[in-house]
Amino acid sequence: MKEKIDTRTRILDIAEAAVLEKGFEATSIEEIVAGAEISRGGFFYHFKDKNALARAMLERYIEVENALYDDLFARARELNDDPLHCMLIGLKLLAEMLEEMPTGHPGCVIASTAYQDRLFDEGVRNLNRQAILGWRKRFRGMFEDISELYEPREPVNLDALGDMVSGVVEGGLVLQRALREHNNASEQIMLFRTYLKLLFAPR
Amino acid sequence: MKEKIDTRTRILDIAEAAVLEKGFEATSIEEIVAGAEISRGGFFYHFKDKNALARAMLERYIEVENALYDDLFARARELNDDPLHCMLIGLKLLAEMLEEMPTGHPGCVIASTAYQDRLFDEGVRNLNRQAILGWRKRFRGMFEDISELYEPREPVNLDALGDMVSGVVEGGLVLQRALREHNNASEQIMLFRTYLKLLFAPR
DNA sequence: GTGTCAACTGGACTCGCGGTACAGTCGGGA
DNA sequence: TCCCGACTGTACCGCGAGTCCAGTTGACAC
Repeated sequence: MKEKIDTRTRILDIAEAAVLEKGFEATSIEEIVAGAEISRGGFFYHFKDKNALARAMLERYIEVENALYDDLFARARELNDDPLHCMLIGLKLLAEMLEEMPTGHPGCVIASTAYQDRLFDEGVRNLNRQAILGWRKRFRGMFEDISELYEPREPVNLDALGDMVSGVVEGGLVLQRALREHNNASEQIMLFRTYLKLLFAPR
Repeated sequence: MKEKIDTRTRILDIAEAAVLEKGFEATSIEEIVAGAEISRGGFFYHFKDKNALARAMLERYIEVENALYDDLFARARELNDDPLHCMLIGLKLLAEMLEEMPTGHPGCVIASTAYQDRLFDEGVRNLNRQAILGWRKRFRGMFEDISELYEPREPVNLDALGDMVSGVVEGGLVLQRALREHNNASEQIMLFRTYLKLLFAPR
């Protein structure tokens, strides 16, 4: 009946919510400790400084995001074995997921950290980099499978095409945040989906 | 022989360079006044606070960016009257321009401000929003002209397609920053270009 | 030549926040 | 019983934003 979540996780939960809402700099340690109902000393017991917090948050975020992609495309795979259709279904699911988020999606931490750069140390920046490279690899692999069966109508660099998935999502989230609209990201994904349909259309 | 640029402009120049390099928060007023060789008092004489600086920077940045697009597509227009080819040439020019920037492009202030949100007041956020809406309108107009001559192979929302130009650029710049690579943005634009070629291909 | 005004300089001060240091408390195993 | 990990609480430092304000300097006005 231990319903008390461990403190470190609680700090991360609260910090994540706050950071996604208003950015890392704008989130003070003061309000995190208030939310988590611990003392400032308690915070620094778990994280030596704000950078350590950022690193832990990013690690967790990337893990969740990857698990989410795993799950999404696994479900897509169950619905259709063909790699192209699997990709198309996966993107549709992703778009739907983004749309269903009532608050209009957390917004990707990657972009946020990328643009605050000097605030973070090498460790954080590297994590960020590795996450994107991981997605590149994942999507590149899927596009390789696809192009074995469907010859692309125009020559494309598969790494760049893999990056485009991340890029379209990131870009969509930026637009969404800046415009205060709520479905730009999912719209952009759907547009990217029609791109793939055209690119890999059977002759 | 007055080679001294007026102080306000000098502040903006220095602030812009610093902000693009390391982000808004990480840029202190101290270093701006040092760079501009004025006193702290002098800074606050021109800008009542950091938010006013942000607003002025955004205004100037958006103006420059718009002038750049005007020029780019005017040149494209000179090379080819057809709206589709004009668009394709313009995007090519844009990609080349991004590639030629030795430091790997300033990186768009829009994304940066979008993700730091609460740091800025309503004025700054609104400027940001208006800039993106302006680009939507500009590109939507171009796509309307195109689709009058070339029926799209798949149904697309032209507003969303207009947003995709901004989104692809923004997303590409995010990747570029995070990966520490230098040509992701231009690569993404070229990929988007092949999308348009496929989408508006004559039957 | 005097006045006025914009464009500053320079210094003193407040406040919030990140970060340090460290002494003390409290509950749960060995 | 003792130890240890997980804290609490407090005092303190430095930095950067922002305020206040008194004083200087140079240009132009009359």
